[in-house]
Amino acid sequence: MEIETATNAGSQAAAHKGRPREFCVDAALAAALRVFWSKGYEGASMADLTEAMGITKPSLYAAFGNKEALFNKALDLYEHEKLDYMQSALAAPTARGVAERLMRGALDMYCCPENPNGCLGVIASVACGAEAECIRQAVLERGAAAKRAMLDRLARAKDEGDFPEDTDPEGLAAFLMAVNQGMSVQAGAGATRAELERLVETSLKLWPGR
Amino acid sequence: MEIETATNAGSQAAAHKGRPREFCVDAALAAALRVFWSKGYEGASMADLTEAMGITKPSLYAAFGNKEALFNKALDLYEHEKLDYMQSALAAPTARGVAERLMRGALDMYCCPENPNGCLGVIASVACGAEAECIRQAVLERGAAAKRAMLDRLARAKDEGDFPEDTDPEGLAAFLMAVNQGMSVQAGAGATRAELERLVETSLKLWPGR
DNA sequence: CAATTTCCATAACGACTGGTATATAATTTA
DNA sequence: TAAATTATATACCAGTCGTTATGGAAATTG
Repeated sequence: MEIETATNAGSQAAAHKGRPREFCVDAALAAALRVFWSKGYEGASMADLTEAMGITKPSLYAAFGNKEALFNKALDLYEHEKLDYMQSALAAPTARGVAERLMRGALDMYCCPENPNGCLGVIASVACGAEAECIRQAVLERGAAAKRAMLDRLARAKDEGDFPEDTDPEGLAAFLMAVNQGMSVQAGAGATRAELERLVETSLKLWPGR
Repeated sequence: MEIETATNAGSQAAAHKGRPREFCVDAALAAALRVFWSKGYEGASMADLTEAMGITKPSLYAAFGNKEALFNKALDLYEHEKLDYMQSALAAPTARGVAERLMRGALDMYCCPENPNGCLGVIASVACGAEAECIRQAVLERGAAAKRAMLDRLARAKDEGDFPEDTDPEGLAAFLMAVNQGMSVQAGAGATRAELERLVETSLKLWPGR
């Protein structure tokens, strides 16, 4: 069931045997990501996907396996391409810098007019029926990993004296996640960039320590 | 298309003409609410609903109209029965009291083992495809009304000196909404009550003024 | 060239979707 | 009791869901 993804439609490396693929796998995957991002996993039908990707269903199945495998590959793309700001955010010198970069990074992504509104992780985890439980688990696992990374960074920040004594790093990590999730929900509900900026400014003003 | 709902299965008031209904409308509606609350609007199939309600499809259509009308009635029930803590929260004497009661009220509701996990408004607005746009609009309108009520209350609180001078009531209202939405998402993701309590405690510690 | 391999397009699969037509059962009114 | 009215149960509707079988077209390999 393994599909080789090395067919970059641009650089035809080693001449394959049979008839060559007529579409670009990467571009099709990017299109699929946009659909999942807009409609969630179950809300995205194969008809939606094939239309956006510009290919037929058999081509999709041949190139990506099935809907679930396609989603997981789109999720990888999302994480690598849209969530890269998180790594640099966690590298900020102080906890306040981390919080600021995380919130502003999310703000920029949620408000970018080229992107669907909101966070794919929130959309896919909330809008997921019981029949796609493994999809939900995969998404939740990535969210949990992100929270763990935040918590580790905030715990270090506490050791470095970034916080008052009575500060709870776990609570703050949950708080960062909540503001992010709230921004995602509000962006999906149609909030303007100005409104979300106000939320970020307020949250940063409340943020404790340096 | 109007359905009279005065058939309290207990107190048979005015004897109706034909064959009497064999199920309790209120109990069936409560069961429907649980299904929508668990699965969202589109995720809840008519088969799910009829099974949970203990009635057949024709009975459902005769009593409630159609799926959309059933959802709107369930939404009314949700608001009256599960969101009543909001009114008393807004009546707290200080802004801090308002925030505390709102967060703790949401916490209790999201963690009550009898309830599905999370907020119906968040679930239904996030997990809503284009074909059910009017459902999404109805849910978003109620959320917007709730935010407006919070904002009015916080603006009054500022006039009454509950906040430092440079506090932005609109930002704080968005902040309250975000923490609430974040709690809902995290509850849906499987967070424990202890984790959500930590989020609430942290958020309250950050809350400005009295 | 022929043989092979792989892709694309059409069409279909069974299962499920929200919504109903029909027929029968149960009750009230006259 | 007879007529009228309403609820229930079964079965069905057209449409969509994710998925796949089939048949022909296009490329590489010998």
